Amino acid sequence: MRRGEAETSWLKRAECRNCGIRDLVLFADLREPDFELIHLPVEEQVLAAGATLYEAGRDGRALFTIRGGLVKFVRYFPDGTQRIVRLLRTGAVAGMEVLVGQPYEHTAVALQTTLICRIPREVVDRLARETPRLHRQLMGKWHAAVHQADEWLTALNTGSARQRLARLFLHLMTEDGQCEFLGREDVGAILSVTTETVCRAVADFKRAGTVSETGNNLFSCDRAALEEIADAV
Amino acid sequence: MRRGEAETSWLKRAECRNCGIRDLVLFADLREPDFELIHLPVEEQVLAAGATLYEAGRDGRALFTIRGGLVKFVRYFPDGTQRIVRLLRTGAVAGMEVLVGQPYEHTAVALQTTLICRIPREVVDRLARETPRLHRQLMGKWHAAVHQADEWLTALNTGSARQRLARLFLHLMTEDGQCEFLGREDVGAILSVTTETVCRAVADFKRAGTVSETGNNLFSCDRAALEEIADAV
DNA sequence: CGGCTTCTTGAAGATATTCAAACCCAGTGG
DNA sequence: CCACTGGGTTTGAATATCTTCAAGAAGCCG
Repeated sequence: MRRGEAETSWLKRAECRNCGIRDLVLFADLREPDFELIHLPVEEQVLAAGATLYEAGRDGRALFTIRGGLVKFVRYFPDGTQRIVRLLRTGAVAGMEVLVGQPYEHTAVALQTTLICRIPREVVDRLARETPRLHRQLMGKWHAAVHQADEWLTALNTGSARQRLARLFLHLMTEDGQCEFLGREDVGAILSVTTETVCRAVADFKRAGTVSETGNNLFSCDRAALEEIADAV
Repeated sequence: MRRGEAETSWLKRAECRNCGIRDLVLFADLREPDFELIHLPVEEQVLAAGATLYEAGRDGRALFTIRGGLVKFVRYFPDGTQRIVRLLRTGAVAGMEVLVGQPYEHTAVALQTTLICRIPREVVDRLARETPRLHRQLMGKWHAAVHQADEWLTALNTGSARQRLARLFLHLMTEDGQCEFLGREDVGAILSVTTETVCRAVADFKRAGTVSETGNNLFSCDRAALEEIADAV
């Protein structure tokens, strides 16, 4: 089921200077001369839903900026079950551990069609060494990772299954209450409950009108009701 | 019960050059000229068990290196319950979020008598700007924080209460199987279970001989037995 | 249309929580 | 010196919650 990088399609050498989401990415603060230091190609890549970006344990030569879509960080246990440790969205960076010489610590899998930029480790190393402007950004990304890990623990792994599920809906929801939801097994691996429990809880929410399914695993959510559940004592 | 910094005693200006655990700390890679850049005092401080190092939300002007002892990062919920998000031991750094201009994100409380060094934010900022040698270390510390958060989630918040407790014992154990354990409420806040459940599980372990209490909350642990429990399917 | 996976629901059992009460121990003050 | 007190700990019994196992429904792909 899981596959390597074979299926990924390298699109083109990215034009970082003119990046559409530059204010979100690692290179946000770079100035014109800094770009001269990028001596290896940064490449754009499209991942289909289900495609594996990289696998845990592999020696990484690159990090990745998520330009769109959704990626999960997974840890597999000896018995085959999985635990999802984080979700990455637009602007997040995957594989930062390569900057400290570590192999990838998770398996990174796209949950939706996902667009990424592949940045060779040497490029970041060199920029970090030669321009202080990358630091701020690097620190910011590290901090974001730690912060998200803490949020993950307190929001999605605390309280009853209902509460956790409500918080996950709130987490995935857009401004207008739309939510492209995940497979039940993934949700279970996020909330640390069984898929059956997820099913039942989702069904409850649907019955209560807290969420309603408008399409294939597409939900329209009642934020107030979800917050009510999430914050219940 | 929780108190401010009043009870902390500032000992002396630290001599970073001759730090006894320099290979563990942020300044590990600094060379002689780098120390000239430290223009504000780095101070040593002793925290009594139960003392608060800083509180969540406060605007931080310093980060802290743990030189010995044990510190918890805790988040309090509106209803007064707490969740422990991380434990810091010798070599770890607390309060790194101040480097990205954020207020402290947790309340940091000493669980044992703890020795720390207080490093003003400006010192780290300046060193980071002017010497690349601090970078490696900073990145290393950030990485350690992310890594520990992931471990925390997968080891201490996955599986049954027995398994989590076994893993916590393994986590706190020294080489020779000794373990200075924590209050039941803290353990509950770490494992995300009630104090009663912790009590029962500890009592089980004692009855089974998996651990035995050799003093006031001091345990001697059977590593093999604990691993057995931790790894059970 | 099969054949597959994923989702859903049910019923029984295991596990953890809740509420309550007893216990232990260290520190206090008579 | 000892009774008293207050905090954390321990135990029990009833209940709520989640898991497990099993089977049926729904969706998707060749």
